[in-house]
Amino acid sequence: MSTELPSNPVTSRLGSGTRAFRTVRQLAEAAVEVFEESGFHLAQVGDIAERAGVSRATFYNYFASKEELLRYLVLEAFPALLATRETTDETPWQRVRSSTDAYLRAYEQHATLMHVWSEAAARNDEMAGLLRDMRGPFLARTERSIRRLQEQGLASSALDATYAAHALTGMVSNFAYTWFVEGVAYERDRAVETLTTLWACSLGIEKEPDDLP
Amino acid sequence: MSTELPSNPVTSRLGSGTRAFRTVRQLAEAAVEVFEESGFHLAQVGDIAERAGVSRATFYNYFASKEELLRYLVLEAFPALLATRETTDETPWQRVRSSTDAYLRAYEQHATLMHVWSEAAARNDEMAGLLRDMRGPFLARTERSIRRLQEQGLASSALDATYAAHALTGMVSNFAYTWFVEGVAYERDRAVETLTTLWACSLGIEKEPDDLP
Amino acid sequence: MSTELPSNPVTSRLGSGTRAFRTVRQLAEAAVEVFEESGFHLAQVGDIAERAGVSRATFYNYFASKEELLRYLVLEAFPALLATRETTDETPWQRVRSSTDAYLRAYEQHATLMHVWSEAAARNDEMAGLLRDMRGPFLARTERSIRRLQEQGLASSALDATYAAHALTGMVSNFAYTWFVEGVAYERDRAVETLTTLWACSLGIEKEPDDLP
Amino acid sequence: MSTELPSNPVTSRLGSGTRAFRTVRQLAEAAVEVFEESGFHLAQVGDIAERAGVSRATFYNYFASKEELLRYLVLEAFPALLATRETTDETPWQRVRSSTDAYLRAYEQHATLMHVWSEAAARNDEMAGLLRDMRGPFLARTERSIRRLQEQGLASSALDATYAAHALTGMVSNFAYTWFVEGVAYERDRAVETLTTLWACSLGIEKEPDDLP
DNA sequence: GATGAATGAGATTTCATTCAT
DNA sequence: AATGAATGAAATCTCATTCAT
Repeated sequence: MSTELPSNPVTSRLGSGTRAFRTVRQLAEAAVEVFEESGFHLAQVGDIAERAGVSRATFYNYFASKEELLRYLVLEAFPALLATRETTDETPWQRVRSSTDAYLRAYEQHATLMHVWSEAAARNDEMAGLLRDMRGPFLARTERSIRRLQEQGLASSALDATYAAHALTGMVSNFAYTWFVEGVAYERDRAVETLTTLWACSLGIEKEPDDLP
Repeated sequence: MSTELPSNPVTSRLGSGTRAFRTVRQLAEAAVEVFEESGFHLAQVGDIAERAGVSRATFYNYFASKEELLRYLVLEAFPALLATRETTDETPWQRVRSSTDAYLRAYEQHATLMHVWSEAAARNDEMAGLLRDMRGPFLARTERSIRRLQEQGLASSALDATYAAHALTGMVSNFAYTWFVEGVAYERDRAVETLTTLWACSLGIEKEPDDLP
Repeated sequence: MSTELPSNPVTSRLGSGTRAFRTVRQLAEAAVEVFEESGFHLAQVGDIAERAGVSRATFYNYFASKEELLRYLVLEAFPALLATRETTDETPWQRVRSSTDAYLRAYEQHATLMHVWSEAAARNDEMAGLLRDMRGPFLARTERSIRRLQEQGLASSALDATYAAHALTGMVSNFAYTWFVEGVAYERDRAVETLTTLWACSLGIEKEPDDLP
Repeated sequence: MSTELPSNPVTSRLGSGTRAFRTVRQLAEAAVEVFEESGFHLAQVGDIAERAGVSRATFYNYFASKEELLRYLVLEAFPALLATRETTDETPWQRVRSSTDAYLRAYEQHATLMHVWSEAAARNDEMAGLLRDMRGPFLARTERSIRRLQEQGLASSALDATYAAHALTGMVSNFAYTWFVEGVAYERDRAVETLTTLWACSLGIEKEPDDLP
């Protein structure tokens, strides 16, 4: 999995006070709105440009295509999606809870983008690659964490760490999808507690007194 | 959740020996192939017709649109996807394993359709509704099963049964998606065992001697 | 102008009790209905066949095309449209009135056909020719009648008989069109009286006591 | 009858020197030619675009459909068709003659449009409405004029002014149709004199010395 | 830097017509 | 005599993209 992310092709060249910069921002924001309403394949360049208050031709001054615009949005959101604060003074249970919570919040923040991204990834190798690039660190971290727990005797050693990491991250991301994209109404606290409990118990992590609730 | 599914608009009118019936079958099979290669939005009626060995016009003799064809495929696959054999002489753990296995096999059988279906559902209310109709029984069954285990003291009563049912079915279906649609290579046995273990342990179900491996 | 009308290509070959004869009748009647609703150009062979209760393919067993069907209808109606009863014991004024009345009644009887016919004639030479063939006798008769009145000193000799015949027959047919095709509501008596008066007075025919009203 | 005509949707937005304006003009002119050759229903957008020297897509930049283009042409021609110069120092006979002449000239100028218009009106309510809107003023004016003559004792009071107005305007427009659309060859002077004489005499208007032809 | 205008290349859909049964 | 089935050949309309200003 590549850790070298291509730097953003557009904004990196642009001073933040320029007119061009503003135009790009408008297009990016318009795109998120249009993608939310129509999805990636059905979104039209014309709609995005119109919503941004510029002409279609202007769109092409900045992005070679709809795909390129999505690429821009994805690369822009990448750091925020990957960000994690590692706190060392947490119990295993707390660590599961805080990373679940962080993931759900990041997903919520970028729900539309996540949706469109996975839509595009289904038929576009580069987008699929970027998605892998993003999932990768999560999976790797989860897998490492499972192995550590197994070594410490805190998690059942019968589990295949790799498969379990895939399954559990999938559980959370799938839950986030139905919640933030499909719009099923969940309560945050209950959602976080349920996912945390399932995750932790499935690995055999025991709840300590401090973990309440 | 509705259990009355509309009967299929095409085949129900057609004797199975007629030429028309054969044409519909060819179109349906061709559609699955084309959908697999191009996805729903990018698939073209022309490609489907060509692959089926008929003219575009013939397509429209049977289906009013691409959407209608998908609807046909979905309704046709519905019974197979919903089918379950309830065996009563299983331990809880075995029951988790066999339903996981059955789900994965059904998903594999209809992987392309599941993919296209979810793609279309993202922007089509009827398809989304059908997807809910299909998920519904699974969710309800899972929820009931969790409650029963809780009542019997076999599963942790701290869990919210509804949320847990969503999370766990999502875990399995998401795993199936990456496996059969995204094409990540998993070994069947290991996948089934891992998912079963995670599911069972997360609920606090204990493995009995018979449940090996 | 040709007086030899081609004999009808279909019914002439058909015994009136046969199934084929009935099918042709159904198609002809259905066609009039469909033409009335959609006009000639927008009427579809499929609609006509469906309304007749037969398949599209059956249509082509009897008519080579939509045009041919219209030709059939026109030729069938021809005799009725041309029919006139010449009564010799009428005053000139009465003769104008009775031919006006007869024309209006014939037009009403065949309003849809007249409409479709003129629609088709605008872009089809054969139909245009048939329309001329039908108008011809009227024009000729009118022209002769004007000349006779002029010779007898009953009509102004300043008028060009040919032009006047065209104008006056056009007046009546145009009135019939707005009445029976466009659906403007007229009272029959008033319509006949007005048209008769205009026609007669324009030629200088004087009303005699018997002509009341 | 509405006198508020919707202002033209296209040209009103366009400066007369712009390229777009020129394109619209080319399309409008091409349309008249194509309509003349093929009629409205058979005319194809592709032919119009080709004749105008632009692509089909360009057509749709300006008109949403063939119907909309016709609407444009009709609204554009409206003022010219309604224009009348009222001269007060004419005898009744002269007034009939000059308005007949004016009508025929306007019809000739826009013969193709009149033809297509009536073709479309037969199956399109908006076009039919516009046609009524255009006929309305003529009919009203004619009717008023007949009543005035009746009050002055110059025209037979036995006539129904409304019916007579319909019949006489129909006579002239029908004559114009056969002349300019069907292509029957008439001499202008003789046509105008005949129509004028018929119209005037039918109402009982007497020719004065000045009226010689 | 922005955009008005134009368009190539299709996509969907329609329908008159034919063919084999 | 009738028709189920298939289709060729368009017709309409769309949209991403380019060009010239």
